[in-house]
Amino acid sequence: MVKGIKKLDYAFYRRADVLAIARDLIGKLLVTRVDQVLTSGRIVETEAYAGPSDKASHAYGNRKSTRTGVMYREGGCAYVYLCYGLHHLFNVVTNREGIPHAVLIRALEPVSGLDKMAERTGKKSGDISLTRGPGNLSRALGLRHGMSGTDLCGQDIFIADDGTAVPPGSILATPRIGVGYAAEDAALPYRFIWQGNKYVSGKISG
DNA sequence: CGACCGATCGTCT
DNA sequence: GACGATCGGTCGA
Repeated sequence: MVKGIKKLDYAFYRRADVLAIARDLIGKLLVTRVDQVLTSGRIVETEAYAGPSDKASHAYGNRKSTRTGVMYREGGCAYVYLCYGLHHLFNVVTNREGIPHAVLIRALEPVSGLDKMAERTGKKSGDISLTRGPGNLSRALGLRHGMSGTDLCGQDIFIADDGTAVPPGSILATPRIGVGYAAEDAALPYRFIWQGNKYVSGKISG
């Protein structure tokens, strides 16, 4: 591993405050090694899903199934699922066993393995949409829903701190995307973005 | 720029 | 049998 880069440990993921974890993930590096190739990107957008009481969460009301059961595991593994039949959305499972908290990674700024990302997506390595949006970044990094449950402290998928400091004032909390069905919970400020970063999904701003 | 729509299929009812 | 924690293209103002 590259000097000066620290892989996040289980203690990071097992904290009780999923909002703090979602915020803390901004600026970290998401790294995958799929097909023997390393690809990575800096996290610039996340969303917290706060368990049984959160109407936007797959685990709302403690719903549990083969797919969502991964969310109930001890924090520190991946929850990847297929959305709309074609997009693989990558989440980080947090908190302790039995508490289905998760953080959806929604956008990255590409850091390494750009050529491989381009190959996987059929785009050019400079394409802004390469890792912008949860479906796009999963394709670029080779994340598939079959990888759900993968240990985040292993070699295949992990998140690291390379010492990059994000000014607290540049992290903005907003409502989550695409969860209009969640009634009053749709308005909760559970989405965190690195304000002004061009890889943040949605409207261009900042 | 905003609104709309088709693609596509595993999962849950 | 219906429905998405999306994306990218198209169409109209």
